[in-house]
Amino acid sequence: MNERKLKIILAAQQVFQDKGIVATSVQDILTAAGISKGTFYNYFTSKNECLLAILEIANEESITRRRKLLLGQDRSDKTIFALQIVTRAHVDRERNLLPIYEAVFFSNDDEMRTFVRKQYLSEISWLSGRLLEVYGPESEPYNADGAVMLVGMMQHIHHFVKIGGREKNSFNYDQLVPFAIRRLDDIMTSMISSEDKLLGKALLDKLTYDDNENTKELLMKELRVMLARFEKDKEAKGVEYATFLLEEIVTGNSGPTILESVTTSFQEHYFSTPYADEVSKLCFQIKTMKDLREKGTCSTNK
Amino acid sequence: MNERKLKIILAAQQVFQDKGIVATSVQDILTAAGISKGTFYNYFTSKNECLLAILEIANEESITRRRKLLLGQDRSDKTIFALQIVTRAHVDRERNLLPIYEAVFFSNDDEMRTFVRKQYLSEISWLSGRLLEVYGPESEPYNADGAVMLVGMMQHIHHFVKIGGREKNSFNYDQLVPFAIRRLDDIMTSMISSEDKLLGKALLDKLTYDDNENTKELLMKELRVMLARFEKDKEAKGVEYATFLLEEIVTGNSGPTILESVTTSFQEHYFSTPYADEVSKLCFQIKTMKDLREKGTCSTNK
DNA sequence: TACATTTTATACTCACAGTCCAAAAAAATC
DNA sequence: GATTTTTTTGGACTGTGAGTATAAAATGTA
Repeated sequence: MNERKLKIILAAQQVFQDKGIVATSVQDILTAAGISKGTFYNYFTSKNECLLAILEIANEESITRRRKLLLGQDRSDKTIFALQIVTRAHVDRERNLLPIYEAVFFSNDDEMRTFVRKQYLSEISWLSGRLLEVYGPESEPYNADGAVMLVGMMQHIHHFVKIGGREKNSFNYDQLVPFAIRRLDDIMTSMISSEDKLLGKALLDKLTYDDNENTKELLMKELRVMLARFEKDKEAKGVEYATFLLEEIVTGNSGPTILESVTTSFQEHYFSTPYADEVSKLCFQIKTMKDLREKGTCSTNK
Repeated sequence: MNERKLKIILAAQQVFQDKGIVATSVQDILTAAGISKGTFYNYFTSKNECLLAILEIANEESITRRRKLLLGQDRSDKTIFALQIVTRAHVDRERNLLPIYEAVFFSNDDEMRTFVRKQYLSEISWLSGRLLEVYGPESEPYNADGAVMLVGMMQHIHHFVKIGGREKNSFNYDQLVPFAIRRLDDIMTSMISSEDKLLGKALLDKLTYDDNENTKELLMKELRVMLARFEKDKEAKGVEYATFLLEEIVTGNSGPTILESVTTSFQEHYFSTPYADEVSKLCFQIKTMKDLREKGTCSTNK
């Protein structure tokens, strides 16, 4: 990430936190970051895009943290599941993301709304996949319902407490999340035993499938652009990495371990070069996609 | 309600539905309503106030419908409870209120946010009171949790389906609500039997108490103003009604049946007079407050 | 040093909320 | 039906903030 861009983002984050999203004008950001208007519009095409950048960074952060939590652990362990959820909550809290999500969601800009919609979907999709691992295969038809309701319960408890407005900054996710998961437990067992579902599996599957195909295409396009650039710049290693990953996306041959190691060294090799930004973004996307595919295999294996 | 004002509100509602809240300029409303800027700002001090008016009307509507559903019925009947919830959903749907709530909630205006906050609170409070009636006294410590989670589950299922975006207008609350209530069942029984609560009773009680005291004061102030006006205009009946109601609010002597009958005939007597608007608004507020007090007595009786 | 890129500062356009006001229209009053 | 009062009209005007345009200055690069 470009140093200056990061500086702007950080400053913006701060001002948003202090003044609220809507009340913050671009001018405020400029002043806070100590830059001029021209520079700002050099990096972002609009105020909204700046918001988006904040969300994107944070999203990568929490997904990465979550992934790490699971490395080498029992995937059906409920404690870890809880931890993973708390993780996102913590990132959101640290960076005060909720208002930003809201602002973006209710902005009138299509691109922005699509972005949030996508993130929501991928969150539900991820949760649903994890529920399958935690509650086992017989939970499959009820996972979408469970995931959506879990998010709903947590969000509204949070909202209610926020409205109540005591202890401004000290609300405790470490209590909220386990409580919500115990409620999820109640719900899941009941749904499974009474075979009572509302959303079922179909809608979520369709949505994630569509979304996945979509991002896959985009990703391949970006990879090819990157590859061309490496070739032009005579970056032999870069060419090698990019070709391998491109191939890998199409065929899906190698396992997650290989992919993990390749992407990691790819990122390391280009760390703090002009390529670093794009490389790490690409690697992140590839890993995320892989996560989803893993979930896919898991669900069809059983 | 003033005819012209109503015309504006209706037109605004239509335009908001067509273009979205944020994208709608005051000019659009003017054009749609066929009025001039001056007139608009004669009735509303801002665009937001116009939004507020829409919400207020709809809120009265759904609360009134709900109240009617319960008249002479068994208050512990879950089917009626479900119907009451569906009712609000239907009103929201008919008038496309969700985006309006959102817009108001995320507007940067304090008055607006307070309004939505109040409505949210009163919804939770009402739900919580009803849960007490439906699940009996031993559910009391868990009702706030239950109410909040119920709203959360419903809202997010709805949101998810909307995002999925199939069958644009035909999503079925008559299925969603019972499903959510069955989940609530799972949660409530589990919380009660394992004595597992998060929010407990205290926070909600405090909030509603504060809110109630607040509205009570306001209400009495308004009633006194009304009384003065009746006296000035030599409206003997009006004076009588207002005095009685004022007295009633302070002492709380008479039961709900008396109050119901008095308010009803008060409203009827002043129907389609210049007083109609204010009278019906006052009566509505009094009834709503009474509802809450009923809940209070019920909970302390046991 | 010479050239390219980035940054700055400032002025400008545009859209929209909200104000103001004098003239016209409508309603109420006598 | 004439007069007064209230409401409505329409347009001009203010203010704010997003985003554009650009020439000059700063910074980097070879």
